[in-house]
Amino acid sequence: MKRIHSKGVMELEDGEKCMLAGWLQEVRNLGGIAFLKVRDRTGVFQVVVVKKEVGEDFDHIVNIPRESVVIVEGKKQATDQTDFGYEILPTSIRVESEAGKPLPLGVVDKVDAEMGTRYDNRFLDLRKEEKRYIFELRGLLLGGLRDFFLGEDFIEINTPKIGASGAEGGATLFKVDYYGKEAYLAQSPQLYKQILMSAGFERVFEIAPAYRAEDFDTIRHTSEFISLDFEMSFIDSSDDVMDMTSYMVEHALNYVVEHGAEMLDKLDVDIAVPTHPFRKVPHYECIEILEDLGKEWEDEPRDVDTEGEKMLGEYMMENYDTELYFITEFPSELKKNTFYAMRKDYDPSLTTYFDLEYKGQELVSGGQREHRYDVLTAQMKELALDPEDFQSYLKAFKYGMPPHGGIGLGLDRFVQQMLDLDNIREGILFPRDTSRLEP
RNA sequence: GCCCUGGUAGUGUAGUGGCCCAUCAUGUGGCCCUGUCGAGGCCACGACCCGGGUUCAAAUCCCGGCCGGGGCGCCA
Repeated sequence: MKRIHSKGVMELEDGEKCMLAGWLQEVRNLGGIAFLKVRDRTGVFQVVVVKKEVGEDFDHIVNIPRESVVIVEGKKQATDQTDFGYEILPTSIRVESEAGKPLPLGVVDKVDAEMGTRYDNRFLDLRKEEKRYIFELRGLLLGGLRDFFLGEDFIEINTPKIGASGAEGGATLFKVDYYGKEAYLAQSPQLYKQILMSAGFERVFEIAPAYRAEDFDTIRHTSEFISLDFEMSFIDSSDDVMDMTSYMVEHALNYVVEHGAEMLDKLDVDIAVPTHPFRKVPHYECIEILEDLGKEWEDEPRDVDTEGEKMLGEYMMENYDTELYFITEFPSELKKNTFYAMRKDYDPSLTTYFDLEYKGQELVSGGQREHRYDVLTAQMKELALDPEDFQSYLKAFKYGMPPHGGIGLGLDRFVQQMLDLDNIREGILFPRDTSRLEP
């Protein structure tokens, strides 16, 4: 007999034979009758075991440990005595894999577990329906993003994650031993995306891990994260990049709402899908807003720090009812490490760079890149970087490089903000941070 | 890197010097119960992160270590 899911039982006739399988969530033994709750990917079904009918097997059945994998054959019985509308009268219950006792983490216990316990036993943690929904929705978000890029004629690319040097300075790179040579894990596909602009690909995107060896310990950073990057050629200005970004976010969120409504409902998440164009607020104006709100700075130049981001997020919500907005025209002084950022012609103290903020948190960073070889190398020297060290990158600028720009988006942050998760790790199956390296 | 905070049964907690051979819940084991839906009732089991120190007395105070959680810097 072919196995069906709990959801599929609805379609069976009353009394029809079927086979189901899953994890034994709990046993309610009432003495003469017992109810087994078995969970599969689509939900939970109930198996009724009557002592008078199964005889001495009864004791064996009600003693199967919770979370064991069981295979149940039987027939559907319609009933109005359960929320499911049916239950299974079994002809056989086979324990395919018995769970040990006690569980290191209860899947349906009434007590919560701490994060450390949960992540040490992530396979059990993920058996909880609401945890799986997070990843189903994350998958939909990825689907929506890919759907958008295909529609916009982007090429999906894969660039190396091991290389000889990093995109921007060396302080935050993980060093690896590469056949005896010193190598680093990629912190960004930035330089490769740009090289592909020179190659004439015109529009590329990549969804891949990026690594930052920073010593951060926050609810919005991990050492390994999924970076969504796109790059496009022949733009007039960073406005083209912002337009593409806001259409992308709008499309992806729509996609999630369209395909994941039921799960969003169960997670009690209401996604407010924004519409293009998103509001653009120049950096200096953000500072003014924060000054008006009474923020004080200890250091100069004044920047939108974490506290400022949160204040700004609330301000934008209250005044413009928007969760997504760009902070534009970042001062060159604040983008010092970003040597490839194009500056404004009319005012080199400003860059064409922007951030996209989502509910008071940075989600995207991007802008127009400097494609003029001379200007680019001059900006490198300003930073005391030696162009000689970047020859394989710079070469691409010497033989025909179109004007271009793009962004990097933190996918895990997107998931976090979209679903209002307390911690970025909640949206990552097996997060890597300063202390966690397994599972 | 700086700052704050925590580590008590499998899980989550109470306990801030003697009232603690440690509270409660959940779990696990046993018994009762033929319609459970966080089932219920009765009984039992199970723990003070590690190492020093202070004290008549330490889960509790001090020092060091190890391991978490959070904030900031920074960033996606």
